[in-house]
Amino acid sequence: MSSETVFPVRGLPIASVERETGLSKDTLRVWERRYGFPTPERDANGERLYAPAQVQRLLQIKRLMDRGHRPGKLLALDDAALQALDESRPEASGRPGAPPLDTWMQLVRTHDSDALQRALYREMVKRGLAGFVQDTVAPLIARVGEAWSRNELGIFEEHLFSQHLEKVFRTVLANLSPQQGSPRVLLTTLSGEEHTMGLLMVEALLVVEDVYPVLLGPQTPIDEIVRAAQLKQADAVCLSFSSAYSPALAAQGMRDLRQMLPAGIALWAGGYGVKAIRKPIDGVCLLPEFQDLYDCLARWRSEHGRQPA
Amino acid sequence: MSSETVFPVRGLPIASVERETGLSKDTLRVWERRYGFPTPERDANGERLYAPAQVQRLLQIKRLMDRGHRPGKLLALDDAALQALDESRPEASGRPGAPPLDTWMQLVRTHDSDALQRALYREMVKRGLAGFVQDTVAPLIARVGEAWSRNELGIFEEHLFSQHLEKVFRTVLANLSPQQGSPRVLLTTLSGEEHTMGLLMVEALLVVEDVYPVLLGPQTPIDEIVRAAQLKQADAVCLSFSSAYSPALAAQGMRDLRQMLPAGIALWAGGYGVKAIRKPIDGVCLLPEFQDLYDCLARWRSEHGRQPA
DNA sequence: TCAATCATTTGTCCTAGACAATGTATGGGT
DNA sequence: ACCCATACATTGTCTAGGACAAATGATTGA
Repeated sequence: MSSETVFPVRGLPIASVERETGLSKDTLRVWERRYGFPTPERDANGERLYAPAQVQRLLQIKRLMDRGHRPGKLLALDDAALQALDESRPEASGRPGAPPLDTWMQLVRTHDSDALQRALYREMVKRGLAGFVQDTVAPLIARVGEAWSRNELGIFEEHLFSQHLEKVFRTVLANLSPQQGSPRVLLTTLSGEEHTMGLLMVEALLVVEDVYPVLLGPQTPIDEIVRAAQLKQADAVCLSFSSAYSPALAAQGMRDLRQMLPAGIALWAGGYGVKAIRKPIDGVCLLPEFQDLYDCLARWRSEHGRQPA
Repeated sequence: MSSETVFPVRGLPIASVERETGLSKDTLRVWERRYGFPTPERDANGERLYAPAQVQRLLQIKRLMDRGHRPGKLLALDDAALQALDESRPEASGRPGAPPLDTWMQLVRTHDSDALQRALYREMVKRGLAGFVQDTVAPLIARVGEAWSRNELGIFEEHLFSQHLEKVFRTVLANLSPQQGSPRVLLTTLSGEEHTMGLLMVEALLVVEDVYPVLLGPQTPIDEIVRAAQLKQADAVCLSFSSAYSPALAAQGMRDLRQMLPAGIALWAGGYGVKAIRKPIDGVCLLPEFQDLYDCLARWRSEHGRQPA
């Protein structure tokens, strides 16, 4: 083995940047052409090599786009202006009675696994599952995501946090595991969406409402979703999209699925990713907020004449 | 919703085909150019529209490629030859004394969730965790993978199986959760490897050996693995590779990680993916079989003078 | 104030060429 | 018979700039 394996890469190739940022190769190239950013080096073969600092900045831009800013503006800004924008918090969405998020963030920051695990579990027991999901977990995930985009947290802390959260949900759900209930809802994500936390949160909310959930895990192709829904006699299919998923792809995927799914089976979609979808999709129920899930469920029940037990 | 669901799916756009098949847009275009397949229609705007039947065939080709066939051959074949190839079994690998795998496969095939869940849990209790992992779970995963590649099982059944397996492991591990133990082992995968089942199996094996595992979830960048190992004071980092991960990439990744990781922290690697790595890597302990994990652990303990409790 | 129209922004698709990485076959030496 | 190096074939990904439609913002009129 050659000992001169230099690790500090001069930059990441375009495919890695696509994977890291979620921005397509086409988008990266067209941004460079139109806005003059990013400005990757080239390797001996003329292929782009993105400096790590620029990848960080792309992540920051992506995050700000998710908050509603437009690419054209963001890409014209310099570092300082970008930083200023990033630090302007949208607003302290301190709902009254909400738990002190800063305390939680401190636990994440110090990666104190045991304390975090206990605290999460205690909070769930204290507030109840629904309140825990809406008032604690959802804001916390947002905060962790923001902190990560500001480089205040590393991937390590984010992963650790996710693992503990997942453990809490799995523990609770393992002891609830319903054998029946209605409607029967199939939970999954489309190919390319690998985040399962949204599915676990939705499963938790549904289980306490006496819904029978079928958790399929992430990344199911469309025709398999259709087959699964029929074989499991699902009344509805519920998809989850994270903010990383391209809204256009999500909309197209749901149109594809709606077309192949029997009309009797409802199609719901939740997660941060659907907030970016403005246009309603025919025959699809979009659930940008948790509350919408309850409304949607209630509507289904009234239409099908079934009441919760 | 209209009952006369017309099915004029003239075809899926290229982005949908990419999502469904996992073949990149570039690959789809270059196949069309080189091999004359697929042959998408064009919409009014000149954009490709793939017929559903061709998408199915692309999936079949993809499966055969995973079995080792080369695209150039497959794309030249007609439907019949492709089907014949698809149905040719590699061989039935039946170890004597193993549990009746066919019975298990039947449960997976019929997607009887409740029965499968109960059966898995019962088997774990009956055989013990280590025996369950080695003699039941590992062969079953292999069988399911094979069956999928022969198109006898769909993604749906595979996902459902994974979910139930994961549930069993999480349930068991939740009630074991150690607060101490030695060595301290960090469990994760490199970017691009998204399979977590291997990590859960290793965690299960380690926990009963009084090891303190830190589960980090999949896809951690190398510098974050290093940071995590230091902050969590890990004695070892254990990576998992599925067979889908390119052996060359895996080897390179481990060399990179070994270089950045303090010498005092061991590096282990398990999973089907390491079986394909022939050359030993300096300072890395390759564990192609489960037994190797025990050997490796015993060696670490003797070298560090610590015995299991 | 709201709705309709026009203008701009923005992501994705197109073509066709190039090349590196990987896999396979061939040759020569133990 | 085995192994290693070299030559050849295969295959995925990258490049370039042009084009266009869907989404968004601005402007006008009722």
